[in-house]
Amino acid sequence: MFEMARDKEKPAIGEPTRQQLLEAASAVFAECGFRAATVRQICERAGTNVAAVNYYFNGKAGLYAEVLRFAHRCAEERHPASAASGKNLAPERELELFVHAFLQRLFDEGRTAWLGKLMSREMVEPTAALDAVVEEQIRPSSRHLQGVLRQLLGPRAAMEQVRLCEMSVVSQCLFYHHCRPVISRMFPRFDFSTEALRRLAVHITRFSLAGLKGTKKGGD
Amino acid sequence: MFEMARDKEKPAIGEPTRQQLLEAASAVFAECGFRAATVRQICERAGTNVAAVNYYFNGKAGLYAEVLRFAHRCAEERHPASAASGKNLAPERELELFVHAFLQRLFDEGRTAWLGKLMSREMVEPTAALDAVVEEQIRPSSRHLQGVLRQLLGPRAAMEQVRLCEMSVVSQCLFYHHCRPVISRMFPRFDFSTEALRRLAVHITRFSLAGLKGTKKGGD
DNA sequence: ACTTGTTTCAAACATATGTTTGAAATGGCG
DNA sequence: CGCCATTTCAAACATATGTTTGAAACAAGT
Repeated sequence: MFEMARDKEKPAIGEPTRQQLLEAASAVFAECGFRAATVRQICERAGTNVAAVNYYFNGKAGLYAEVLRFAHRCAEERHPASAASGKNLAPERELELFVHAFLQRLFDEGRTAWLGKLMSREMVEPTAALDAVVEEQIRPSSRHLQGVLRQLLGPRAAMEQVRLCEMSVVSQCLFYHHCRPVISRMFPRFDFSTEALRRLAVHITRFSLAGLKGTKKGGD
Repeated sequence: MFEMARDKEKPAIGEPTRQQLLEAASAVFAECGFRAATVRQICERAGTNVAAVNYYFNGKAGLYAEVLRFAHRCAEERHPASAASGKNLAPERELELFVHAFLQRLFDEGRTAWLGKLMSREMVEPTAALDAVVEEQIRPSSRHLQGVLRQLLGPRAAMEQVRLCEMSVVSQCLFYHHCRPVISRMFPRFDFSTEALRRLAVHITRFSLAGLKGTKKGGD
Protein backbone atom coordinates (compact mmCIF):
# COMPACT_ATOMS: atom_id res chain seq x y z
CA MET A 1 0.00 0.00 0.00
CA PHE A 2 2.74 2.43 0.81
CA GLU A 3 6.43 2.80 0.17
CA MET A 4 6.43 -0.23 -2.10
CA ALA A 5 8.64 1.49 -4.61
CA ARG A 6 11.62 1.61 -2.31
CA ASP A 7 11.92 -2.14 -2.52
CA LYS A 8 12.34 -1.99 -6.26
CA GLU A 9 15.53 -1.10 -8.07
CA LYS A 10 15.13 2.66 -7.93
CA PRO A 11 15.76 3.65 -4.38
CA ALA A 12 17.09 7.00 -5.51
CA ILE A 13 13.88 8.21 -7.05
CA GLY A 14 10.86 8.54 -4.87
CA GLU A 15 13.17 9.17 -1.94
CA PRO A 16 13.57 12.92 -2.09
CA THR A 17 10.45 13.83 -0.18
CA ARG A 18 10.87 11.07 2.34
CA GLN A 19 14.42 12.20 2.91
CA GLN A 20 13.49 15.87 3.06
CA LEU A 21 10.97 14.95 5.69
CA LEU A 22 13.49 12.97 7.73
CA GLU A 23 16.01 15.77 7.75
CA ALA A 24 13.54 18.52 8.51
CA ALA A 25 11.96 16.43 11.25
CA SER A 26 15.31 15.63 12.80
CA ALA A 27 16.19 19.29 13.09
CA VAL A 28 12.79 20.27 14.46
CA PHE A 29 12.49 17.40 16.93
CA ALA A 30 16.03 18.02 18.16
CA GLU A 31 15.23 21.66 18.78
CA CYS A 32 11.69 21.50 20.10
CA GLY A 33 11.15 17.99 21.35
CA PHE A 34 8.53 15.52 20.20
CA ARG A 35 5.53 17.12 21.82
CA ALA A 36 6.16 20.75 20.92
CA ALA A 37 7.10 20.01 17.32
CA THR A 38 4.15 20.09 14.95
CA VAL A 39 3.66 18.10 11.81
CA ARG A 40 2.85 21.23 9.86
CA GLN A 41 6.03 22.92 11.03
CA ILE A 42 8.07 19.96 9.87
CA CYS A 43 6.33 19.72 6.52
CA GLU A 44 6.71 23.39 5.83
CA ARG A 45 10.41 23.12 6.47
CA ALA A 46 10.62 20.05 4.28
CA GLY A 47 8.56 21.65 1.53
CA THR A 48 6.07 18.80 1.47
CA ASN A 49 2.38 18.35 2.02
CA VAL A 50 1.22 17.45 5.52
CA ALA A 51 -0.21 14.17 4.34
CA ALA A 52 3.27 13.00 3.37
CA VAL A 53 4.07 12.27 7.00
CA ASN A 54 1.29 9.74 7.15
CA TYR A 55 2.03 8.40 3.72
CA TYR A 56 5.66 7.63 4.46
CA PHE A 57 5.78 7.16 8.23
CA ASN A 58 2.28 6.36 9.43
CA GLY A 59 2.01 9.45 11.55
CA LYS A 60 4.05 11.68 13.77
CA ALA A 61 5.12 8.90 16.11
CA GLY A 62 6.37 6.78 13.24
CA LEU A 63 8.30 9.71 11.84
CA TYR A 64 9.89 10.27 15.22
CA ALA A 65 10.94 6.64 15.46
CA GLU A 66 12.59 6.85 12.05
CA VAL A 67 14.25 10.12 12.99
CA LEU A 68 15.89 8.44 15.95
CA ARG A 69 17.32 5.72 13.71
CA PHE A 70 18.40 8.25 11.11
CA ALA A 71 20.03 10.50 13.69
CA HIS A 72 21.83 7.47 15.04
CA ARG A 73 23.40 6.83 11.63
CA CYS A 74 24.33 10.51 11.29
CA ALA A 75 26.03 10.48 14.68
CA GLU A 76 27.97 7.33 13.93
CA GLU A 77 29.62 9.01 10.95
CA ARG A 78 31.14 11.59 13.25
CA HIS A 79 31.85 9.45 16.30
CA PRO A 80 32.67 5.99 14.97
CA ALA A 81 31.35 3.46 17.46
CA SER A 82 33.78 2.55 20.19
CA ALA A 83 36.65 4.35 18.54
CA ALA A 84 38.33 5.13 21.82
CA SER A 85 38.71 1.56 22.97
CA GLY A 86 41.75 -0.49 22.07
CA LYS A 87 43.93 2.56 22.12
CA ASN A 88 44.96 1.81 25.68
CA LEU A 89 44.98 5.41 26.77
CA ALA A 90 45.41 6.55 30.34
CA PRO A 91 42.01 6.53 32.04
CA GLU A 92 42.39 10.22 32.85
CA ARG A 93 42.74 10.94 29.16
CA GLU A 94 39.87 8.64 28.32
CA LEU A 95 37.64 10.52 30.71
CA GLU A 96 38.48 13.77 29.04
CA LEU A 97 37.73 12.30 25.63
CA PHE A 98 34.42 10.98 26.90
CA VAL A 99 33.41 14.31 28.35
CA HIS A 100 34.48 16.26 25.31
CA ALA A 101 32.69 13.92 22.93
CA PHE A 102 29.59 14.09 25.11
CA LEU A 103 29.56 17.87 24.94
CA GLN A 104 30.14 17.86 21.20
CA ARG A 105 27.24 15.53 20.68
CA LEU A 106 25.05 18.03 22.46
CA PHE A 107 26.34 21.28 21.03
CA ASP A 108 27.70 20.61 17.57
CA GLU A 109 25.66 22.17 14.83
CA GLY A 110 24.11 20.19 12.05
CA ARG A 111 23.15 16.59 11.86
CA THR A 112 26.01 15.11 13.83
CA ALA A 113 24.47 16.41 17.06
CA TRP A 114 20.89 15.51 16.28
CA LEU A 115 21.03 12.24 18.17
CA GLY A 116 22.57 13.82 21.23
CA LYS A 117 19.98 16.54 21.34
CA LEU A 118 17.16 14.07 20.79
CA MET A 119 18.46 11.88 23.58
CA SER A 120 18.86 14.85 25.87
CA ARG A 121 15.23 15.73 25.21
CA GLU A 122 14.06 12.19 25.79
CA MET A 123 15.58 12.21 29.25
CA VAL A 124 13.71 15.30 30.33
CA GLU A 125 10.49 14.74 28.46
CA PRO A 126 10.20 11.03 27.76
CA THR A 127 8.20 9.53 24.92
CA ALA A 128 7.40 5.94 24.11
CA ALA A 129 10.85 5.74 22.53
CA LEU A 130 12.76 6.23 25.77
CA ASP A 131 12.97 2.56 26.65
CA ALA A 132 14.67 1.77 23.37
CA VAL A 133 16.99 4.77 23.70
CA VAL A 134 18.05 3.64 27.15
CA GLU A 135 18.79 0.09 26.09
CA GLU A 136 20.40 0.82 22.75
CA GLN A 137 22.24 4.09 23.38
CA ILE A 138 22.53 5.02 27.01
CA ARG A 139 23.28 1.59 28.45
CA PRO A 140 26.31 0.94 26.22
CA SER A 141 27.67 4.42 26.83
CA SER A 142 27.15 3.93 30.56
CA ARG A 143 29.12 0.68 30.49
CA HIS A 144 32.00 2.40 28.78
CA LEU A 145 32.10 5.24 31.28
CA GLN A 146 31.82 2.85 34.20
CA GLY A 147 34.82 0.97 32.86
CA VAL A 148 36.87 4.13 32.77
CA LEU A 149 35.72 5.14 36.24
CA ARG A 150 36.55 1.74 37.67
CA GLN A 151 40.09 2.13 36.41
CA LEU A 152 40.28 5.47 38.18
CA LEU A 153 38.59 4.34 41.39
CA GLY A 154 40.46 1.06 41.68
CA PRO A 155 39.17 -2.48 41.78
CA ARG A 156 37.86 -2.15 45.32
CA ALA A 157 35.29 0.48 44.37
CA ALA A 158 31.75 -0.52 45.23
CA MET A 159 29.12 -0.69 42.53
CA GLU A 160 27.14 2.05 44.25
CA GLN A 161 30.18 4.32 44.32
CA VAL A 162 30.82 3.82 40.61
CA ARG A 163 27.23 4.62 39.80
CA LEU A 164 27.17 7.80 41.85
CA CYS A 165 30.39 9.00 40.26
CA GLU A 166 29.07 8.14 36.83
CA MET A 167 26.06 10.34 37.43
CA SER A 168 28.23 13.14 38.78
CA VAL A 169 30.19 13.16 35.53
CA VAL A 170 27.25 12.83 33.19
CA SER A 171 25.17 15.39 35.05
CA GLN A 172 27.77 18.08 34.52
CA CYS A 173 27.68 17.52 30.76
CA LEU A 174 23.91 17.35 30.42
CA PHE A 175 23.38 20.42 32.57
CA TYR A 176 24.68 22.78 29.93
CA HIS A 177 22.18 21.48 27.44
CA HIS A 178 19.15 21.04 29.68
CA CYS A 179 19.56 24.38 31.40
CA ARG A 180 20.73 26.47 28.52
CA PRO A 181 17.82 28.90 28.90
CA VAL A 182 18.86 29.61 32.47
CA ILE A 183 22.56 29.81 31.71
CA SER A 184 22.05 32.35 28.98
CA ARG A 185 20.09 34.51 31.44
CA MET A 186 22.46 34.08 34.35
CA PHE A 187 25.65 34.47 32.31
CA PRO A 188 24.86 36.21 29.03
CA ARG A 189 28.49 36.04 27.95
CA PHE A 190 28.60 32.28 28.20
CA ASP A 191 29.00 30.77 24.73
CA PHE A 192 29.19 27.29 23.28
CA SER A 193 31.79 27.73 20.58
CA THR A 194 34.21 24.96 19.75
CA GLU A 195 36.80 26.66 21.86
CA ALA A 196 34.47 27.10 24.80
CA LEU A 197 33.44 23.46 24.62
CA ARG A 198 37.07 22.41 24.89
CA ARG A 199 37.55 24.55 27.99
CA LEU A 200 34.33 23.22 29.45
CA ALA A 201 35.51 19.68 28.89
CA VAL A 202 38.78 20.49 30.62
CA HIS A 203 36.98 21.92 33.63
CA ILE A 204 34.55 19.03 33.97
CA THR A 205 37.36 16.52 33.62
CA ARG A 206 39.60 18.17 36.18
CA PHE A 207 36.73 18.69 38.60
CA SER A 208 35.63 15.10 38.20
CA LEU A 209 39.07 13.51 38.41
CA ALA A 210 39.64 15.27 41.71
CA GLY A 211 36.09 14.47 42.80
CA LEU A 212 36.65 10.79 42.09
CA LYS A 213 39.70 10.75 44.34
CA GLY A 214 37.64 12.47 47.02
CA THR A 215 35.19 9.59 47.13
CA LYS A 216 37.90 6.98 47.63
CA LYS A 217 39.22 7.66 51.09
CA GLY A 218 37.16 7.54 54.28
CA GLY A 219 34.27 5.25 55.24
CA ASP A 220 30.51 5.79 55.09
CA MET B 1 -15.76 42.49 38.39
CA PHE B 2 -14.10 39.45 39.91
CA GLU B 3 -12.73 38.45 43.30
CA MET B 4 -14.21 41.56 44.92
CA ALA B 5 -15.41 39.56 47.89
CA ARG B 6 -11.93 38.82 49.12
CA ASP B 7 -11.40 42.46 49.95
CA LYS B 8 -14.30 42.40 52.37
CA GLU B 9 -14.17 41.07 55.89
CA LYS B 10 -14.77 37.44 55.06
CA PRO B 11 -11.63 36.18 53.43
CA ALA B 12 -12.41 32.66 54.60
CA ILE B 13 -15.62 32.35 52.63
CA GLY B 14 -15.43 32.62 48.89
CA GLU B 15 -11.87 31.35 49.09
CA PRO B 16 -12.40 27.62 49.09
CA THR B 17 -12.65 27.16 45.35
CA ARG B 18 -9.90 29.65 44.60
CA GLN B 19 -7.70 27.91 47.12
CA GLN B 20 -8.66 24.44 45.91
CA LEU B 21 -7.68 25.56 42.45
CA LEU B 22 -4.34 26.93 43.58
CA GLU B 23 -3.40 23.76 45.40
CA ALA B 24 -4.55 21.42 42.68
CA ALA B 25 -2.79 23.50 40.05
CA SER B 26 0.44 23.60 42.03
CA ALA B 27 0.54 19.84 42.26
CA VAL B 28 -0.31 19.32 38.61
CA PHE B 29 2.04 21.98 37.25
CA ALA B 30 4.86 20.67 39.45
CA GLU B 31 4.36 17.19 38.11
CA CYS B 32 3.56 17.81 34.46
CA GLY B 33 4.89 21.25 33.65
CA PHE B 34 2.94 24.20 32.32
CA ARG B 35 2.39 22.98 28.82
CA ALA B 36 1.42 19.39 29.51
CA ALA B 37 -0.93 20.26 32.34
CA THR B 38 -4.51 20.86 31.19
CA VAL B 39 -7.04 23.16 32.72
CA ARG B 40 -9.60 20.37 32.84
CA GLN B 41 -7.19 18.09 34.67
CA ILE B 42 -6.58 20.76 37.28
CA CYS B 43 -10.25 21.57 37.71
CA GLU B 44 -11.21 17.94 38.06
CA ARG B 45 -8.64 17.56 40.81
CA ALA B 46 -9.87 20.73 42.48
CA GLY B 47 -13.49 19.70 42.14
CA THR B 48 -14.42 22.91 40.34
CA ASN B 49 -15.86 23.91 37.02
CA VAL B 50 -13.43 24.69 34.22
CA ALA B 51 -14.66 28.26 34.00
CA ALA B 52 -13.42 28.91 37.54
CA VAL B 53 -9.86 29.21 36.26
CA ASN B 54 -10.83 32.14 34.11
CA TYR B 55 -13.06 33.63 36.76
CA TYR B 56 -10.37 33.72 39.42
CA PHE B 57 -7.12 33.87 37.46
CA ASN B 58 -7.87 35.14 33.99
CA GLY B 59 -6.76 31.99 32.30
CA LYS B 60 -4.17 29.26 32.54
CA ALA B 61 -1.22 31.62 32.40
CA GLY B 62 -2.59 33.74 35.21
CA LEU B 63 -3.18 30.66 37.32
CA TYR B 64 0.39 29.55 36.72
CA ALA B 65 1.74 32.94 37.79
CA GLU B 66 -0.24 32.76 41.02
CA VAL B 67 0.90 29.19 41.56
CA LEU B 68 4.51 30.32 41.44
CA ARG B 69 3.85 32.94 44.11
CA PHE B 70 1.86 30.50 46.22
CA ALA B 71 4.51 27.80 45.93
CA HIS B 72 7.10 30.37 46.95
CA ARG B 73 5.21 31.01 50.19
CA CYS B 74 4.84 27.29 50.82
CA ALA B 75 8.55 26.74 50.33
CA GLU B 76 9.49 29.56 52.65
CA GLU B 77 7.62 27.89 55.49
CA ARG B 78 9.90 24.91 55.29
CA HIS B 79 13.17 26.62 54.37
CA PRO B 80 13.07 30.00 56.11
CA ALA B 81 14.85 32.49 53.88
CA SER B 82 18.57 32.75 54.50
CA ALA B 83 18.42 30.58 57.61
CA ALA B 84 21.91 29.24 57.06
CA SER B 85 23.66 32.58 57.08
CA GLY B 86 24.91 34.16 60.27
CA LYS B 87 25.61 30.79 61.79
CA ASN B 88 29.25 31.04 60.75
CA LEU B 89 29.58 27.41 59.80
CA ALA B 90 32.58 25.93 58.07
CA PRO B 91 32.17 26.35 54.32
CA GLU B 92 32.43 22.60 53.86
CA ARG B 93 29.44 22.17 56.11
CA GLU B 94 27.61 25.00 54.41
CA LEU B 95 28.06 23.32 51.08
CA GLU B 96 26.58 20.13 52.41
CA LEU B 97 23.61 22.01 53.79
CA PHE B 98 23.12 23.76 50.48
CA VAL B 99 23.20 20.52 48.52
CA HIS B 100 20.93 18.70 50.93
CA ALA B 101 18.40 21.52 50.98
CA PHE B 102 18.52 21.67 47.18
CA LEU B 103 17.72 17.98 46.91
CA GLN B 104 14.95 18.23 49.46
CA ARG B 105 13.34 21.05 47.57
CA LEU B 106 13.22 18.79 44.52
CA PHE B 107 12.19 15.52 46.12
CA ASP B 108 10.17 16.27 49.21
CA GLU B 109 6.56 15.29 48.91
CA GLY B 110 3.75 17.75 49.33
CA ARG B 111 3.66 21.46 48.97
CA THR B 112 7.07 22.27 50.37
CA ALA B 113 8.72 20.97 47.20
CA TRP B 114 6.31 22.52 44.74
CA LEU B 115 8.48 25.53 44.12
CA GLY B 116 11.59 23.46 43.55
CA LYS B 117 9.82 21.21 41.10
CA LEU B 118 8.28 24.14 39.28
CA MET B 119 11.65 25.84 39.00
CA SER B 120 13.27 22.66 37.80
CA ARG B 121 10.65 22.46 35.08
CA GLU B 122 11.07 26.08 34.12
CA MET B 123 14.75 25.50 33.46
CA VAL B 124 14.12 22.68 31.05
CA GLU B 125 10.94 23.93 29.45
CA PRO B 126 10.82 27.69 29.95
CA THR B 127 7.66 29.74 30.00
CA ALA B 128 7.15 33.48 30.13
CA ALA B 129 7.72 33.23 33.88
CA LEU B 130 11.35 32.15 33.60
CA ASP B 131 12.81 35.65 33.64
CA ALA B 132 11.13 36.41 36.95
CA VAL B 133 12.15 33.05 38.38
CA VAL B 134 15.76 33.68 37.46
CA GLU B 135 15.88 37.13 38.99
CA GLU B 136 13.85 36.43 42.11
CA GLN B 137 14.81 32.88 42.98
CA ILE B 138 17.81 31.58 41.13
CA ARG B 139 20.00 34.68 41.26
CA PRO B 140 19.88 35.02 45.07
CA SER B 141 20.54 31.33 45.53
CA SER B 142 23.42 31.56 43.09
CA ARG B 143 24.96 34.42 45.04
CA HIS B 144 24.81 32.41 48.22
CA LEU B 145 26.46 29.37 46.66
CA GLN B 146 29.13 31.51 45.03
CA GLY B 147 29.93 32.96 48.44
CA VAL B 148 30.43 29.50 49.87
CA LEU B 149 32.51 28.41 46.92
CA ARG B 150 34.73 31.46 47.13
CA GLN B 151 35.49 30.60 50.73
CA LEU B 152 36.51 27.14 49.59
CA LEU B 153 38.46 28.24 46.53
CA GLY B 154 40.25 31.11 48.23
CA PRO B 155 40.23 34.81 47.43
CA ARG B 156 42.40 34.36 44.36
CA ALA B 157 39.80 32.31 42.51
CA ALA B 158 38.78 33.80 39.18
CA MET B 159 35.15 34.66 38.51
CA GLU B 160 35.08 32.15 35.68
CA GLN B 161 36.37 29.41 37.93
CA VAL B 162 33.75 30.12 40.56
CA ARG B 163 31.01 30.03 37.96
CA LEU B 164 32.14 26.73 36.49
CA CYS B 165 32.35 25.17 39.92
CA GLU B 166 28.95 26.52 40.80
CA MET B 167 27.47 24.83 37.77
CA SER B 168 29.27 21.61 38.58
CA VAL B 169 27.63 21.54 41.99
CA VAL B 170 24.17 22.57 40.89
CA SER B 171 24.16 20.26 37.91
CA GLN B 172 24.66 17.22 40.11
CA CYS B 173 21.60 18.13 42.17
CA LEU B 174 19.33 18.94 39.25
CA PHE B 175 20.30 15.84 37.34
CA TYR B 176 18.42 13.53 39.67
CA HIS B 177 15.22 15.46 39.10
CA HIS B 178 15.55 16.20 35.40
CA CYS B 179 16.64 12.70 34.47
CA ARG B 180 14.53 10.70 36.86
CA PRO B 181 12.88 8.80 34.01
CA VAL B 182 16.27 7.58 32.83
CA ILE B 183 17.59 6.84 36.29
CA SER B 184 14.60 4.69 37.15
CA ARG B 185 15.23 2.67 34.00
CA MET B 186 18.98 2.41 34.38
CA PHE B 187 18.95 1.67 38.10
CA PRO B 188 15.52 0.43 39.10
CA ARG B 189 16.58 0.05 42.74
CA PHE B 190 17.48 3.71 43.03
CA ASP B 191 15.09 5.44 45.41
CA PHE B 192 14.57 8.95 46.68
CA SER B 193 13.64 8.32 50.27
CA THR B 194 14.70 10.72 53.00
CA GLU B 195 17.58 8.42 53.84
CA ALA B 196 18.68 8.12 50.22
CA LEU B 197 18.59 11.89 49.79
CA ARG B 198 20.92 12.27 52.75
CA ARG B 199 23.38 9.78 51.26
CA LEU B 200 23.10 11.51 47.89
CA ALA B 201 23.88 14.85 49.49
CA VAL B 202 26.93 13.35 51.16
CA HIS B 203 28.21 11.98 47.88
CA ILE B 204 27.67 15.18 45.94
CA THR B 205 29.31 17.21 48.67
CA ARG B 206 32.36 14.97 48.96
CA PHE B 207 32.74 14.73 45.21
CA SER B 208 32.42 18.47 44.85
CA LEU B 209 34.70 19.44 47.72
CA ALA B 210 37.43 17.31 46.21
CA GLY B 211 36.59 18.61 42.76
CA LEU B 212 36.92 22.18 43.94
CA LYS B 213 40.41 21.49 45.21
CA GLY B 214 41.25 19.91 41.88
CA THR B 215 40.52 23.15 40.06
CA LYS B 216 42.80 25.20 42.27
CA LYS B 217 46.29 23.98 41.47
CA GLY B 218 47.94 24.26 38.09
CA GLY B 219 47.30 26.79 35.34
CA ASP B 220 44.92 26.38 32.42
C1' DA C 1 -1.58 5.71 -25.94
C1' DC C 2 -3.60 2.90 -22.31
C1' DT C 3 -3.16 0.93 -17.88
C1' DT C 4 -1.49 0.45 -13.43
C1' DG C 5 0.79 1.41 -9.28
C1' DT C 6 2.80 5.36 -6.89
C1' DT C 7 3.02 9.92 -5.20
C1' DT C 8 1.20 14.56 -4.23
C1' DC C 9 -2.17 17.73 -2.85
C1' DA C 10 -6.02 20.59 -0.96
C1' DA C 11 -9.57 19.95 1.69
C1' DA C 12 -12.11 17.90 5.21
C1' DC C 13 -12.28 15.54 9.61
C1' DA C 14 -11.67 14.43 14.55
C1' DT C 15 -10.03 15.50 18.76
C1' DA C 16 -7.93 18.07 22.50
C1' DT C 17 -7.78 22.16 24.88
C1' DG C 18 -8.10 27.14 26.39
C1' DT C 19 -11.73 30.41 26.65
C1' DT C 20 -16.30 32.64 26.70
C1' DT C 21 -21.15 33.01 27.66
C1' DG C 22 -25.56 33.43 29.62
C1' DA C 23 -28.30 31.51 32.78
C1' DA C 24 -28.92 29.51 37.25
C1' DA C 25 -27.65 29.18 42.12
C1' DT C 26 -26.00 31.36 46.25
C1' DG C 27 -25.76 34.37 50.08
C1' DG C 28 -25.93 38.47 52.55
C1' DC C 29 -29.02 42.65 53.53
C1' DG C 30 -32.85 45.89 53.48
C1' DC D 1 -39.40 38.08 51.37
C1' DG D 2 -37.00 40.37 47.48
C1' DC D 3 -32.98 42.67 45.70
C1' DC D 4 -28.22 42.70 44.55
C1' DA D 5 -23.45 41.29 43.86
C1' DT D 6 -20.98 37.15 43.69
C1' DT D 7 -20.19 32.63 42.38
C1' DT D 8 -21.04 28.26 39.87
C1' DC D 9 -22.21 25.63 35.99
C1' DA D 10 -23.16 23.33 31.51
C1' DA D 11 -22.78 24.34 27.15
C1' DA D 12 -20.93 26.51 23.33
C1' DC D 13 -16.96 28.48 20.94
C1' DA D 14 -12.38 29.03 18.81
C1' DT D 15 -8.19 27.34 17.73
C1' DA D 16 -4.40 24.13 17.15
C1' DT D 17 -3.04 19.87 15.58
C1' DG D 18 -2.79 14.94 14.10
C1' DT D 19 -5.06 12.24 10.65
C1' DT D 20 -7.86 10.79 6.67
C1' DT D 21 -9.76 11.13 2.11
C1' DG D 22 -10.58 11.21 -2.70
C1' DA D 23 -9.10 13.11 -6.63
C1' DA D 24 -5.44 14.62 -9.53
C1' DA D 25 -0.60 14.24 -11.18
C1' DC D 26 3.03 11.31 -12.28
C1' DA D 27 5.97 7.45 -13.81
C1' DA D 28 6.74 3.02 -15.90
C1' DG D 29 5.69 -0.89 -18.52
C1' DT D 30 3.30 -3.04 -22.37
